[in-house]
Amino acid sequence: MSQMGYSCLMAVDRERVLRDAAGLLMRKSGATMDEVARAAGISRATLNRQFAGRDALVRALEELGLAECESALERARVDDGPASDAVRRLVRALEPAAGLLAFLYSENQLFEGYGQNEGWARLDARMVALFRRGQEAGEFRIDLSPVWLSEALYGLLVSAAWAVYEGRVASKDFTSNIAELLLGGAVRRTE
Amino acid sequence: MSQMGYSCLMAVDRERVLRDAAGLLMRKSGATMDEVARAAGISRATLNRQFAGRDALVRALEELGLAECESALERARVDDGPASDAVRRLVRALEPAAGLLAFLYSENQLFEGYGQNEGWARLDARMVALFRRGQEAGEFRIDLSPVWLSEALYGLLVSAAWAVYEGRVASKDFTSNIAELLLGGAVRRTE
DNA sequence: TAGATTTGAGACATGAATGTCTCAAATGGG
DNA sequence: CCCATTTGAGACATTCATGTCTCAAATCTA
Repeated sequence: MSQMGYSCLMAVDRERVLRDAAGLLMRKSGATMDEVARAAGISRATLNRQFAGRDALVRALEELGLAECESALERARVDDGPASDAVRRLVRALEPAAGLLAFLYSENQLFEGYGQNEGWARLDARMVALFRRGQEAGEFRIDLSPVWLSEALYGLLVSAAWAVYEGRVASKDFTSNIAELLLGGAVRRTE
Repeated sequence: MSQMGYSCLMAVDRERVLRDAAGLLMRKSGATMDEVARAAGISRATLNRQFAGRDALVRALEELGLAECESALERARVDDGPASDAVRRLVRALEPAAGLLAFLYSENQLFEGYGQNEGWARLDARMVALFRRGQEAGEFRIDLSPVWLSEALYGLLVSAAWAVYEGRVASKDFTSNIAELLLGGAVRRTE
C-alpha cells in the first residue's frame, strides 16, 4: 500500500505525458499506445498505469482540450470591448490549444452517439454568444449565423494548425491569418 | 475463367459502393470493412472482391475525391471573370464533394510520409492560382497568402459539411456560408 | 429452361493492438 | 545507506479487424 506520497511532480508528469501524447496524436491520430508511450518518453506499462486504456487517454485529452479552451475564453475576456477585438484575443489565446483541438476535432466523430459531452456544449454556447454579441452590437453581419461563425472558427483553427505543421504557412502568421480571414474575409476593403 | 462480360452496370456498381462508403466514412472514419459493406448494401466478401483491402478502398476514394474536385474546378470555370465570382462558383461546385473531402482531410494524416499524392499537389496549385489571380487583379487583400486562403477553403468546407451533417446549419446555406465568410468575413461592410 | 457467373453467409487463419502480469533495475526519501 | 516506490522490458492471453476460402443461393445470359 502506498502512503499516498505526493511528490510534487506527479501532476506535472501526467500533464507532460498528455501534452506529448497530444503532440503525436495531432499528426497521427491512429498512433499505437506504444508509439504514444515512446513519444512521451515512458514505457507502455507506465502509460497504462496512468491511463487505463486508450479510451481513458482520449478522455483525458478531451478534458485537457476543454480546459485549455475555457482558459482561453477567460484570458481573452471575450465579454469586454468590441467583439472584433475579442475574437482577435480569443484566437490568440487559442493558438496553443490548436493542435490538440485538431486531434479532438477528428476524434469526436468516434464519440458521436455518446451524447455530446456537456462541456463542449457549454464551450460552444460561449463562442456562439460572442458572435451573437457582435451581431447585436452591429459589428458583425447578420446573414452569417453565430453558430456557423463558431463552427468556422473551429475549422480555421484546425486548418491553420495543420498548415503550420506541414510548413505551408508560417507559425508567426497563425493568429492573424485566422482572425483576419474570419473577421475581414479575402476581399479587399475599399472604404 | 470469366468471359470479361461487361454488363453495363459494373462501373456504376463500383461507383455507388464508393459513394456509400464515403457517406459512412465521412462521419465514422474508423468504420469496419464490415460496416462499410453493410452501408453499401453488399457483403464483405463482395466488397473485398471489388477493392483488395482497406487501403485500396481508401485509394479509390482518394481518386474519386480528386476527380470530383477537378471536375468542380472545370465546371466552375475558375479562370473566367472576377475571382470573387469564381470562388463562389467553385464553392458551389465543390459542395457535393465536401463530405468525401472531410473524410480524406482526416485520412491524409495517415498517408503523410507516403510523399504527397501528386494529384492533390496539382489541385492545390490550381486553387492557389485562383487566389493569386484575385490578388493580382486587386480584388483580394495581399496580407493573406494564396496558400493560406486555399487551406482555409478546405477547412471551411470540412466544417460546413460537418455542421450540416450534425444539423447545426441548414443545408441550403452551405455554399453561401462558406463563400460569404471566406470572401467577406464576419465584420459588416460599412461602405 | 439450362448453363455460367456473381453474390451472400459463414468458417478459418493471420496479424496487430491491447491490457495484464512479473521481475529486475532505477529512483527517491528518510 | 537502506527501504519503499516506481519504472522499464518483456512475456502472455485476448480481442478484433482483416483477408481468404468454400459452398449454396440468387442472378443473369443465351
